[in-house]
Amino acid sequence: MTGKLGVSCFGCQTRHTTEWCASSDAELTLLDQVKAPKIMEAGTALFHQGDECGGIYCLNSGLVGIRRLDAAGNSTLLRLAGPGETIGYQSFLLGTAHRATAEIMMPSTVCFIRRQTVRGLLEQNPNLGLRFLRHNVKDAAEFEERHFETISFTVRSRFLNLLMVLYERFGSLNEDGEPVLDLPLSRQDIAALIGSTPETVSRSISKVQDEGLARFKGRKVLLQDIDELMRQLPAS
Amino acid sequence: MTGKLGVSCFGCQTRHTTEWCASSDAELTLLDQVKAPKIMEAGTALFHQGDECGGIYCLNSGLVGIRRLDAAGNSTLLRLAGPGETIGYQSFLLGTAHRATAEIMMPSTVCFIRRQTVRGLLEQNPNLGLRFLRHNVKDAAEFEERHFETISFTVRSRFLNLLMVLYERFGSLNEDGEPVLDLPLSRQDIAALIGSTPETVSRSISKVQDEGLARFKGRKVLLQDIDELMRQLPAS
DNA sequence: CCGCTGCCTTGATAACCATCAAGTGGTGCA
DNA sequence: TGCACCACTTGATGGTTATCAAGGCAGCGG
Repeated sequence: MTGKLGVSCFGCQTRHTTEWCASSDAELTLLDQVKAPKIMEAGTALFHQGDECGGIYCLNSGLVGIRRLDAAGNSTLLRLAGPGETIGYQSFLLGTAHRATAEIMMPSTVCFIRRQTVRGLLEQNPNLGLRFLRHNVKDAAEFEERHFETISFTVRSRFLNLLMVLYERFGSLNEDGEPVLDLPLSRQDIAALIGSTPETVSRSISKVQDEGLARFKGRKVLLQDIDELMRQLPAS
Repeated sequence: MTGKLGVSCFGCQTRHTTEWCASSDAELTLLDQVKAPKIMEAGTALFHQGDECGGIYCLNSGLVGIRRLDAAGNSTLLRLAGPGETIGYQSFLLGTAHRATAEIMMPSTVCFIRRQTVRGLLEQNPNLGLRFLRHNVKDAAEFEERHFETISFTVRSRFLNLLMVLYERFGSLNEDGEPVLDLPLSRQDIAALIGSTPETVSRSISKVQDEGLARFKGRKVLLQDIDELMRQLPAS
């Protein structure tokens, strides 16, 4: 039983890294039947801040940004979610409206699972809940980490850190074998992620460029001296 | 069946606000038998960063500080845990060593529950896991919030915010009916919590004092103009 | 009583960074 | 082609805050 887009839970590349890895075949079959896999374009949204939580989303491929509106109405990027991540389960579990907007940042394949279905699965399979729990504990630890980082390190360090994280996720080698990266984020969003402003990010970029560590052209990055970049990361 | 110190789960004031509120009488009886309630003095530790996780701790009364060592070996206060909070469950769930130190900040009554016992309870009662999950989702949301706060507000705002939070927890009225507060934290720890330095905290204190909003004498605080203090809090 | 130690305060300085403002460059559209 | 719009860059400035350094003030043991 395959989803409309040829996306079956059984063949899902990311399943084994997600909450669903402990699910039985019967449960996966059920999931396959009720889920709604969709290909979504960058710029669209899975849900908006304030929306009722109708279910959860499982990201098969692509990239999703979690945004929040501040008092002034500006939307601030809080974090990124990649393939294998389940999105929106917090609101589902708390039974509240979504506290953030989930925006597609790169063309993505997403599976939607309705609230009732998840509820049923959770009741049937206690392990599923535990897996969500572990996942969330990790998320929380990451936030703790980032909080710590923001306090203790300069914008430059945080920027380099993000750059290397993005390289690990989206980097590749060009035809000359040099490490390159296509940033999936605007300067504004980079700034939000590291707790800074677009101007300061831009200045950091110029500096890193002047030092010959990397070359930036729009969202294309050529990592000239990746060893030195790594070396300059804050001690993890 | 009462614990050695007269601390029974049945009579626990905080039980209804914790993970354990969904536990059956039988389970509570079991807990009462196996848990190890202890009164601990300020300055002692529940566990240290790097320790094997032997079980989880339930704080009945008092205050616990979660600390982490940075690269330089300084210990940084990350957050506070109050009555009703379960401590150390993250490492338990992830099966890792403790990533932080839990230090008693005020004389506290703490119940210890061994790993095996928790494991058994979790397997028996799926709801318990869900409750932990909800709790953790809230924790993560709080970190998200604080991260956001640290980025967007000045040290002064963050300090006032902490001051009012502490007042809600530990404040009282003196014989003249004035709101007073006994800070359970050193300047150093206050600084860490709001992502600043002792010096800057001290300056903030002086400023607030000059403005006639509050008077500080060591760790004793007299909140002279509590309304104005509230008014100056960042919009929640 | 003295000196010691740890915590807190105060002062001077400079770095870092946000903010405001103006300019650049690319892309789409008429 | 030219215009407009957008994201990005660069410049100038000032504010906030970290850092270094010195002094005050309690508690403690001798």
